[in-house]
This record gives sequence, C-alpha cells and structure tokens, in this order.
Amino acid sequence: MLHPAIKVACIDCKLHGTCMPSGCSEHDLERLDPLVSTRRKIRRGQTLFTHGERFTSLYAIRSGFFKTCLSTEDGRYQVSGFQMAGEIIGLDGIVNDRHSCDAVALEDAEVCVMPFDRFEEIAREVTSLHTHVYKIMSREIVRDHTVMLQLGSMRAEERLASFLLNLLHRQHARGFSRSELILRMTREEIGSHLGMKLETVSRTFSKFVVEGLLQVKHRHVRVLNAQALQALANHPAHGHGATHAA
Amino acid sequence: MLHPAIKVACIDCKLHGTCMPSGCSEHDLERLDPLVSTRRKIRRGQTLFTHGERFTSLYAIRSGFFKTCLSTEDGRYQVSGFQMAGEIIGLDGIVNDRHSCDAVALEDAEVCVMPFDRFEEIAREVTSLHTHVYKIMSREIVRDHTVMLQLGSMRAEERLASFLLNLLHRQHARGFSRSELILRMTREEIGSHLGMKLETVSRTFSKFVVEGLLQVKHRHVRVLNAQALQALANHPAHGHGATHAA
DNA sequence: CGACACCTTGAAGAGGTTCAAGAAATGTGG
DNA sequence: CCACATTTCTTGAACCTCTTCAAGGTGTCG
Repeated sequence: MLHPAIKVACIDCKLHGTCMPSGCSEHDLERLDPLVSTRRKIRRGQTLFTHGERFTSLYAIRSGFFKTCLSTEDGRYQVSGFQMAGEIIGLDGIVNDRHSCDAVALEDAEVCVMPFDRFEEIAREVTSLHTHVYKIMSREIVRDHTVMLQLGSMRAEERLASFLLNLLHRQHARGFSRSELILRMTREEIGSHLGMKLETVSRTFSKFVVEGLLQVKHRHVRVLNAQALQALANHPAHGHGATHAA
Repeated sequence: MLHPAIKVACIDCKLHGTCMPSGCSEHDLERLDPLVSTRRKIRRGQTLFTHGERFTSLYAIRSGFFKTCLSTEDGRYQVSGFQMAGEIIGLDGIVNDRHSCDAVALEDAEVCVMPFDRFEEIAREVTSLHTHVYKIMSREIVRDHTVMLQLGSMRAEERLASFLLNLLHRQHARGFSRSELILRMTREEIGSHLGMKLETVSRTFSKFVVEGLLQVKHRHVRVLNAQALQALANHPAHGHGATHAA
C-alpha cells in the first residue's frame, strides 16, 4: 500500500540529526530531497519487507518501532535487532539484491522509502552522501558486534541489563527519558534477540525488581538504580565471559 | 613496518575474483591500480590494527589468516570472526574514524593497504567501486547475522558443525579442499568465537570423531560425513533454538 | 631435550531450559 | 460497557547442557 503521502523534505524533518542526512551540510540537505520518493505507513504486526523479497530501497524510520528477524529454511528464527525512529533498515539486502531478514512493525509506523538506484544517482552529485552511507553501514557492523558480545560472552542478567541500557540510551538520544521505558516487544522477542527463553527473561526482570534495580509493570519499565545496571553490563561476574589473556 | 613491496596490480592478482574489485569490469580494473598504495607483511601473532587506533585504510588479505577480536574496557573479550585471503578487514573503523576491534594474524600474512581517502578519490571516477564497497559491507552485515544465529539459537554441536562447514565452504571457494581443513586457531579461539569454553570445543570434536563425522588430529580435520554435519547445522534438535511460530 | 603452549578427559556444579499451571493484560463481539 | 477468548506474563520444580576445576597427555619451538 503506497500512500499519497504529504511530502516532507529531509530538511524539514525533525529527525535529520539522527537519520540519513546527518553529517550533510545544510546546503547539501536540499539536494537530498528527491531521495525520498514516498513514505509508507505500516500497521502494527505488518511487515515492511521479508527475507527473499527483492531489494529495491532502504528505509528510514520516521516513526514507530520495528524488529528485524533472521530465519533459516529449517525454521530457526531469531530477532536480530530492534529499530526506532531515525534508523535505517534494509542494508542487508544490498549484497544479493534480496533481503535476508524480515522487518516487522511492533507499533504503527511510518518510513521514508529511499530507492537505492535513485540514491546512487544523487550521490554522484552530493558525494558526501557516499561517505555518510559508509558510516551508517559501518555503524551497523559495530552494533552487530555488540550483539555478538552480548550473545557470546554475557550471562542472562548481563544481557538483559545491557539490552535495557542500550534501548534507554537510544531513546534518550531522541529526547526521551533516560530512566523510563515502554517495551514495544514481548518477553519472547526480547529472549529471541538475547538468546534466552522468555521464562528466563521474565525471571530476570523479577530478579531485578527484587534487587531494587527496576520497577516493572508488564511493558512499563522504570530504572531505579542505573549504576547497578551499568555495573552488571560492564563487569563480568567471573562467570561466563572470557577475559583477555594474551 | 612498511615494506618496499613489489608492486602487484589488482589486475594481475589471482584473488581478483574474490577480493575488492570483483564485479568491476576489466576496463575499470586498471584504474583501480593506485588504490593499493603498499602491501604489508604481518608475522604470525602480530596485529594489523588494534581497537582505538586511528582508522586510515581498509585491508585486503593477500595471503594468511586473521582473527578479529572485540574487547571492552572491563576485559570482556571475544573473537568476532576469522578472515582469509581475498577478504576485506577494517570496515568497522569507518564510523568513528577509529578501529573498534583488533586484527591479529594467525599465520604469516600479507595485506594490500587501501587508504580510505584515496579510495574515495578513485571511486569518484570509477563509480562501480562505490557499489562494490556497499556490497562488501552488506555482506559483512549478513555474515554477522549468521554468527548471531549461531550464538543465539544453536547448541554447542550445532555451532561447531556450522562453523566448520563455513570454513570449508570459504576454503573451497578459493580452490581448496571441501573436506579437509587445517585449523589456524586454537580451541580457545574457536570457543571464544562460538561462545563456548575451550573444553566444550574439544569435547565436541571428540564426540564428532566417535560418531564418525570427523577425523581430528589436533589442527588437522577431515570430514567423513558431510551430510550429517550439515544436518546438525540445519536441523534444530528440538533443543535450544527458537522456531518460527507466528 | 626441556619448557611451554595446547589439547583432552573426568567429575562436580551452576545457569538456563523445559514443562506445567495459573494470573494478568489485551482484544473482540454482543 | 461487560463477558469471554486469547495472548502475554509469572512462577515453580525437575532436568540438562555447558561450565568449572583439575590433572595428565601431546605437540612445538627454542
């Protein structure tokens, strides 16, 4: 469903500090205009693209919240990440001209559609755009590394602490609270992302509550002791994580 | 240590099907020449770059074998990947102008140094180069997703099977055996990469041997039953992996 | 040849999973 | 707006995989 969207230029968008054109000069910003061909609304539960689907565009999230899911032929399935306003999704599709994951809206959302071929045209003139996309992709790689660290060398509590802090951080960078959080995803989705079962997620939340780190009411989370959370995420408790030897 | 390397143009390099310029036209290939400013030899155990170090160049591996390691201030440490000839490392450094991981040679190696600013100059003329780097970065992202799947939803046996098949696949794509493998890394490094302890890696190898899947002599591995390995990597054994529900 | 790094294997223990049941939210249709 | 069905979340108890600790074996390199 393509909507006859009200045209909003990048230059007028509140997100342009966070989103695609961040780093472009004011002058270049105007020339970015034709980059966004349309905007598209996605209802909660609907997919923006699915794996196997032909890659045509990158998407900048204007509003709403997404998850991206990896899946394999044999039915393995995992949430690879959660994306919020100002972030770019679809980068995985560039290599093979096909998307390799599913993007699902966890709440009603709107995205800016940026056709990749048009993007390359524009970048021929606005060369700073290339640099910017390199940075975006590089950032994605570094982020994935963070997830690898979570999955590979943290125990359950540490993963959840680190995950919550990450969400809070990104939310705060967008001008929202640093201590309060509405989870847009289920315990199962959190678990899938962090490589643990939904029961473990739930139990870990409960433990944090008992210890006075959090206040949790279903999807509503309030941080009571940020330092302790941080410490959990940062200080391997002798347990699971390998520490540097060489 | 910069070596007064014998200049070898991309066009003459045996790897140009796998490496940076793959996908470039023969004509463009020549113009890629000035991309590689120098080559650099790295002895086994030496680092090509370390986290925090200023990012200047991408590196194409001409020969040898590397590991890349993530580490955090608090001493957490993890092998994020292993790289072989024809692969590009350093992409993580683009975002912040600083490398975010260490690259260590696991055997004597040689890399082509590609200064990033020079790269951007050349790409201004050879525009196909931009597209190519997008693809390389996108491939990196997709690969990282594979690792996330391994770490997040496979059990120890499945991880190791999947890991070995991946190494074999990449090796085979370079014209080497599909069933025999010399491991360049220790059990500890494999474990670090796969989120398991070295003892578990060792035990799992032993189990594969008992079951007739592999023949293992220290670093030398021979696959006896590739199908069974594949089945392990592909068919979640009811155990740990989440399967698609929605 | 001897020192050192690397690998294997065993036994005990911990962290997380599985299975199960019930409680709390959310959504639906009358 | 309320009753009901459904989804989501919580909690308990038994079990299992992987880790931890420990000791001995194997290979490698000066």
